[in-house]
Amino acid sequence: MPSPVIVWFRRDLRLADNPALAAAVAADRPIIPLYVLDEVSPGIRPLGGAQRWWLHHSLSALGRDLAARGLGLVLRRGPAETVVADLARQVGADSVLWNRCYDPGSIRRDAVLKRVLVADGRQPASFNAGLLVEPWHLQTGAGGFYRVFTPFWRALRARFAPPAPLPAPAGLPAMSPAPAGDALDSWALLPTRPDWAGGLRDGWTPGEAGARARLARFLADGLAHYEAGRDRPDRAHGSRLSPHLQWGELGPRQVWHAIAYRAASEPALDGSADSFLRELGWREFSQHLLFHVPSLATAPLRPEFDDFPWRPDPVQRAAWAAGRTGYPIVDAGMRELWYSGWMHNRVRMIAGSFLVKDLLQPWQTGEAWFWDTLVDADHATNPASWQWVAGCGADAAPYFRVFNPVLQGEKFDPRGAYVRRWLPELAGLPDDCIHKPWLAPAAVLARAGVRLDETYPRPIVDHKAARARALAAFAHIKQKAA
DNA sequence: TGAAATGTTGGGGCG
DNA sequence: ACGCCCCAACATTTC
Repeated sequence: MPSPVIVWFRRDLRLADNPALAAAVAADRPIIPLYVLDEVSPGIRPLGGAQRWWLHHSLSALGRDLAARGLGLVLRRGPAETVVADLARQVGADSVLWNRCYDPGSIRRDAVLKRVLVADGRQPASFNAGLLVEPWHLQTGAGGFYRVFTPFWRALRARFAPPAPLPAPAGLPAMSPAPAGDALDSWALLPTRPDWAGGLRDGWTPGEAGARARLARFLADGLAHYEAGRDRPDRAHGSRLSPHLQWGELGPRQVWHAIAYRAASEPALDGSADSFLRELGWREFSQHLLFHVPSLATAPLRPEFDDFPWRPDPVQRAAWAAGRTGYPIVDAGMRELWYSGWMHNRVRMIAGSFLVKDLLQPWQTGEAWFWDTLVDADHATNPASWQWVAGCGADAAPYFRVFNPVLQGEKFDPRGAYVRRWLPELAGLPDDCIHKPWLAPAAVLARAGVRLDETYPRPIVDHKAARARALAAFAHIKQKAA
């Protein structure tokens, strides 16, 4: 029997447009598909709870898709640089193929593995499945990397000719007998005692088929309203593709092509297609940023923020995380996150601004909570976005830009439909006070069955005073920088 | 991918 | 009729 090829799946859990898999098929040798649960290699960030749930179901789906083509997905656990090399020795694989990741932990580990494989006389090769353009292919005129989004996006669009996505391979040659692996259930990725995943099951279908269905639905119903409706959490015009992209159940090139193809057939969609692709661009921008700035997840990009007078307070943090701040739009978002593993993008900005500016909690605190609870938690996007909100990132919102949670609620959820959905205890309030229940007349509160401090908290900080405090804190570091 | 404070303008009420 | 003032509406600046 010819030497088999190992295809090491990581954050590319799909068969279509998967260059590593396509290269294995082209080699015309038996294929061993592998996934390694690596929680121990140095620099590898352990998965959050919501991601573990997603990973279980996505691997389960990938396993079924492979089985339908005659392949058994091999599951192993441990430090990938030894687990993969050991398997290659065990089965005598000459070639090991994977698609690249861009977080510093993966880069370091994959480089170690590559050296080990080469020393063993094997041929490792890696591919791009996860980005439109890889970081080293996009530089400024001066040879550096882009720190501002708009020129980044302009350059990418000008230079990027999207290659046509690769089709899913029809047949895959198997190795017999297949190497042994773990049972997925033995990894205990799913929550038990308590099982908090009910909302995740209601809202999501992990796996390549689920991702394609989500994309198809967005193209049919969402895209046309995207430009006008994307900032409205009370409407459902978002794509909800982020977790599928994070796990690579769908690649950005596939999304790009689908959007462009759809827009080409209907010129009225141009504006929406552009603004959606721009969001794909922010994802790309964050990935590039992480590649160039490995400390992105832990250290502020603007060094003056090292001295920012944060006021870490577990009680305030807990009130925020539980959706008990007393500001309905913030609390609705935090409850949506806890229940469904996701939050509308506009509300992420409002809730993030509130934690960082109104409560003066370090942005890393919020980043960690989102990492644990978001199904789309991403090594690059999550910290880059928190740095954006906190004002310490590249091309960030200036620190003095403080969201007013009442005005934002009234502007983007004008009828309060989003708040009522996630905060049923406020559902009886009329529209004109749904975003500021503490200002409602006693009779209105009574009629709605709201008892402040009992059924719903009063604001844990006064926004006007909190804004002034945040600006004073900012003045403190600005003085130091000067 | 803000909000609040401050400045300016013009219509209309009023003495 | 005229000028004064108030203030809403809009623009600009500042945080």
